[in-house]
Amino acid sequence: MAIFNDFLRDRRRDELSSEDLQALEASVHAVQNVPARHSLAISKQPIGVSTYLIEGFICRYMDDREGVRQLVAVHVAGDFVDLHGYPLKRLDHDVATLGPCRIALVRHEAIDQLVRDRPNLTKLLWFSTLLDAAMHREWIFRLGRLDAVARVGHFFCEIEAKLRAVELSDGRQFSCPLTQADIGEACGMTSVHINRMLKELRERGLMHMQRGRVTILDLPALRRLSEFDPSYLFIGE
Amino acid sequence: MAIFNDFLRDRRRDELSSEDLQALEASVHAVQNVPARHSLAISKQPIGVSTYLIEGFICRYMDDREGVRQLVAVHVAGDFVDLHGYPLKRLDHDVATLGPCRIALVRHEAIDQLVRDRPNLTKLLWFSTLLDAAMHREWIFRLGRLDAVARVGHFFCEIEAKLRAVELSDGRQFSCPLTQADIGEACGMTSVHINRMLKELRERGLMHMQRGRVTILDLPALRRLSEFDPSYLFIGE
DNA sequence: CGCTTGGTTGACTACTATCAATTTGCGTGG
DNA sequence: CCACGCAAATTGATAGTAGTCAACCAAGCG
Repeated sequence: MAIFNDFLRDRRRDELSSEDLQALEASVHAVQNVPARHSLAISKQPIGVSTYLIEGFICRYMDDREGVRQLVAVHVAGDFVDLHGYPLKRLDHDVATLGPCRIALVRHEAIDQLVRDRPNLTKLLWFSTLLDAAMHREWIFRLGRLDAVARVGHFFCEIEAKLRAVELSDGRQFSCPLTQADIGEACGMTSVHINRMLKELRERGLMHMQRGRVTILDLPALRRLSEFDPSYLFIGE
Repeated sequence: MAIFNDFLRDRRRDELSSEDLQALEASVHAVQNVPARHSLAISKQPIGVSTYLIEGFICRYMDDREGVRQLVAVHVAGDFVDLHGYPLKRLDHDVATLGPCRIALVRHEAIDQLVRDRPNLTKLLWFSTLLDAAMHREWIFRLGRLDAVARVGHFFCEIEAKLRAVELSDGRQFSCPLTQADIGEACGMTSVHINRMLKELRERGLMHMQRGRVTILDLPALRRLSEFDPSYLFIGE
């Protein structure tokens, strides 16, 4: 099947035995395609399935009083998007696709069985939810300590590193269906200001973005500007 | 021993069997007192023990280039502060006490055994690390979408709710050793502006803070102002 | 080829940081 | 008990950054 081909790729994947992996594959109960801008889960509702992202981009977000979104995570291929919903039993945020996606659904009863029978796989599933937590922390840092240019730069450094781990970026180019409004929702800024910061990054020769395609011109400089250190992603360990 | 008396209190604690709890207690290898402003763990270093907070306040934080802190979490009694270090094997942030603390240390080999033998306890330990992730998300929301007054208010709403779950707040008063500089490091603001926002909250009759003691004057109004909804803390479920 | 969505720019406003000076509270030692 | 010293809190003046509002442009689609 190879649905989980990208799961934890470059992150402790070797700790997964082939039996563990097979058991994981066997626990999938459906694979489906979902169009862009489509809601996958609503906050506070009890859930009984978790979503693994095979291909595409998914975001998790919360709305403020006026309905303005704050993204709390952006997921790419290989991410177990809402596995945390398994121990939590309900979500504290909404989930939606950004671009068109291909997803696999896993029922929580199936995970129960994995937890009962496979301590090693369990620990890795746990690990993967904690990777998300580590990214959350980095987002807190980004919002709390970086100025506007660095925030945008940092955001793209993260996306780039995540995509590279699953070979969807070569360190120079990758596709990314986010609009400037989406980026604003991720970075706690208005789309107008995102536009200006992208202009600045372009003029500084660091990166540019057009029609869903991001080009990184100077990754080391971009990372320096953004105080980005990828170690929190646990890639290559 | 009753070290874990406050662990997950009011949060699925009932799902813990007494044998599970005993096994957890038995896994503690030391209990110690730590003074205020004391470092407990350094970012990136491999760790083999996790810290459970019996009493006091602990923070987790990251430094920016200039060494300015950004807090990513504040922990109170009953929190398993860095249990996520067990699956991760190293931390992506520093840990330090805020006030004087009493902590219990648990070796990761001991947790290995729990994971092997006790799927139900494992799931609850996993759950507790995901509570932290849910709080991280709320911090992202706070930093990304709230203005200065609401950020401070939201911060105290969270602390109050967490303390109440372990009966350290009665909904009106609690002690809290954070300085205005600490609060600034949590809310992504300067201590000067924190001072002004506290003044505003005081003048609006919502809350005030002096000498490590917080008084909430109008919790519903404070929560409204701060767009605070405690459901992400999973208290009383 | 007009419509709609997303991107771009300018002018102006509002919020928060910065810098600097005081004040307050409290522990220490005379 | 009081004087000193330090850390934390408070306040004012000013600067800088990001938001708001509004208009316009560009690209993709039916």
